Amino acid sequence: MESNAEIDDSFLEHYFALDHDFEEILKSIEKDNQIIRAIQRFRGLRIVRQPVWECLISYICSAFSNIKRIRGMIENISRSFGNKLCFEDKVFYSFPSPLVLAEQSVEHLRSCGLGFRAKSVLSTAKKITSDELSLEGLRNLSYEVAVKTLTGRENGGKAYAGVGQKVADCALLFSLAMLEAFPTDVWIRRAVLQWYGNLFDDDFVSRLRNPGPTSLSPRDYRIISDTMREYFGKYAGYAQEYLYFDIRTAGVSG
DNA sequence: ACCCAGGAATTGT
DNA sequence: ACAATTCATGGG
Repeated sequence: MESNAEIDDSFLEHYFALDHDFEEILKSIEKDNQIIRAIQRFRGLRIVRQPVWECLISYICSAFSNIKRIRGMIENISRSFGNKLCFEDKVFYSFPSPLVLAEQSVEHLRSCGLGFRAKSVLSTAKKITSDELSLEGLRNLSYEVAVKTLTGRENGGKAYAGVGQKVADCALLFSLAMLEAFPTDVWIRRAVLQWYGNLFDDDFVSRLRNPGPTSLSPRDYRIISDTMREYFGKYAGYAQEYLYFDIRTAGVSG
């Protein structure tokens, strides 16, 4: 959103995905008492349509970090390289375009608190600058092909640095509304092992528990994500989001 | 000081 | 292919 942003009803309807049949989505994922409980706690929680470029960079920055710090990274990037916006006496900064980010040095990006992620962000920014339509083109692809496009290789190197299966799933779910995606981070992994272990082999569950590896191998990620996608169906992404908030606030009375 | 954080890339086997 | 290691940094 650049200066003089126009926020009208159609933008809001699209951003908050009001075109989705919310009741049908919730009904279709109510497969067990665990997810029903999560839905009751967080009823109204929606999956919005974030801008795909900003969403992709945000989740590249999420690697091996925490939400508070990730938010700080995005704010630092916006304040350093975005456009200044004023709204009701308050100041905001837009998220910079791919071209603006691509012109920066890794050191400048690193100074935003990105750490080792600065290199991936810069590389991806340059990639998108040279092929701006590649992200929008994902809309026309099936989920499976879109994942391979984001995570795969082309002429020797990775298509997008810092984009593995989890980052790809987040971008496809939160910006392109591919609602069958089931991003599996450390919290979702805990929730699945804790509440849905019966969907997996016993040795698989015990292997991924204490002391759990710092990150899932690509194969284990695929096993968990695909199993849960099959279990919850074409709106598995919504189930993921409810389970995520439920496990993150476990012990907190709803 | 120690541990974890909405993982991915690299290296070694 | 698979597993082990490394990658920066800030907050609890």
